[in-house]
Amino acid sequence: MPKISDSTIRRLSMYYRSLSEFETKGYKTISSEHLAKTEKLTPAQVRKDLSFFGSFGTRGLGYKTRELKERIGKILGLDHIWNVALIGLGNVGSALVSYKEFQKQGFLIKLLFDNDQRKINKKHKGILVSDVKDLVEKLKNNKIEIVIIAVPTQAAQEVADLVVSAGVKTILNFAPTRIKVPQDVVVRFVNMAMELEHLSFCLSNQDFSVAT
Amino acid sequence: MPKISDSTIRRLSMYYRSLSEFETKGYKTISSEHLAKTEKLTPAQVRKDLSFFGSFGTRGLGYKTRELKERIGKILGLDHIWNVALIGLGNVGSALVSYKEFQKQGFLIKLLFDNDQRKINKKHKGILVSDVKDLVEKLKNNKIEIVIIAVPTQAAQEVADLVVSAGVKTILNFAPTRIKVPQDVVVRFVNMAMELEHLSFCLSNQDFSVAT
DNA sequence: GTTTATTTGTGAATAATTTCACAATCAATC
DNA sequence: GATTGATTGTGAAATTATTCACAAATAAAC
Repeated sequence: MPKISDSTIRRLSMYYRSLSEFETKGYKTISSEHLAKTEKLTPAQVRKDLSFFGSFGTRGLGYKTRELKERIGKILGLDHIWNVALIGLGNVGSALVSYKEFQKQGFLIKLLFDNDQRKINKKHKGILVSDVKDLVEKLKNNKIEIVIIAVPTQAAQEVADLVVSAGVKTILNFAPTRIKVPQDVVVRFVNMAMELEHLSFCLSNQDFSVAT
Repeated sequence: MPKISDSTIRRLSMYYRSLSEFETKGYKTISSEHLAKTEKLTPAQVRKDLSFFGSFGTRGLGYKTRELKERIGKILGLDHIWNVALIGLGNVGSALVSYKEFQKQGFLIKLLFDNDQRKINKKHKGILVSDVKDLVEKLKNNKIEIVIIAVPTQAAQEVADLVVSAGVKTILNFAPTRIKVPQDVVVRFVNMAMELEHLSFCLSNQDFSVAT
């Protein structure tokens, strides 16, 4: 059981996306070189990433597009539906509810939570909004596996504690602050300002050659 | 002129955020150890990251919170206003317009573009929406330095080409596809589905010990 | 002002990741 | 069915990133 790095997982997602494209374009097979080129990687990188999980290719031929896509899909857990809850219906939260890519990949937003009485008990894009007071109970009852936190900074830790106490093991955090969770809970942190800061760094430091 | 890695730039953003918090909490000075702990890093990592840009600390004491924050702010280019344009007023685009963190860090969204006649020439959160037909001209006239692309997949490359032709060197891409740009243009790619895929990978592969 | 406590800054050591290079294997051709 | 050409899978090598460890420097205590 080797350690799989974040970078490898990220690249698997990219391969999955590329393979979907190649599939719709009608490519029956694909080589590591071709796959690498579309993602600006080396063929060796592609093969090494895949090698952690098995050997899926045919020497002399490459990979069967459809098969590899499905294998990677399975590795990423995209072969079934995940029950997702979203907390916080501000700008970001609202956008995420209708984010097409989520549904497409099997992430089903089943529950919405907010603490604003004007939003509670009304439907938002077809989903009833619950009071964050009932969070723990409803997360448990609905067998929620992934929670998206999109609340303001000050509320983030409090909400995270509740989510953890409901037994949820994976959190996607959009609040611009680091949340503390037990060892066995995985948190992914998305901060869009950070991405802009990266760009402004590049604009401000063109004397440094930024590694890409 | 060393190469600064993506990870280092990302961590600088995190330090900046932590330092802002420490400043409001009234901490006058801060040690690399303290800073490291809040970000789950090692003190050596913090010091090494900073060392690429100079030596900002005082031995025996640590760093002056306010000063270090400002130094990192300067490194990240947060010491002045950046002119930003946003293309695509769908779910994601709309959310980004009102994303508080952007304004806070000095990213000023000056122009909005869409190709939907119902949105064009109307105001959206106080900003007039322009036709994407006038993109190149307006990007140039308004000295736009950073462009956020939040259009559907199919339109992304076309829009990116226009942005590049207007001389813009940095792009934040929310379209779930890789866009091709010349060597001297920096693109950051944000894909929220990818983050969920990371989580579903973790849920599906608990036998692999995922590196964190 | 001397001593003691800390904490930085950094070269060296270690660990992790990526790339290389090539034997092994298979498809396609003749 | 042998030969050729292509491409995988993978140890070894190279590169990159992180951590260690300690001298140098400073603040604080006495």
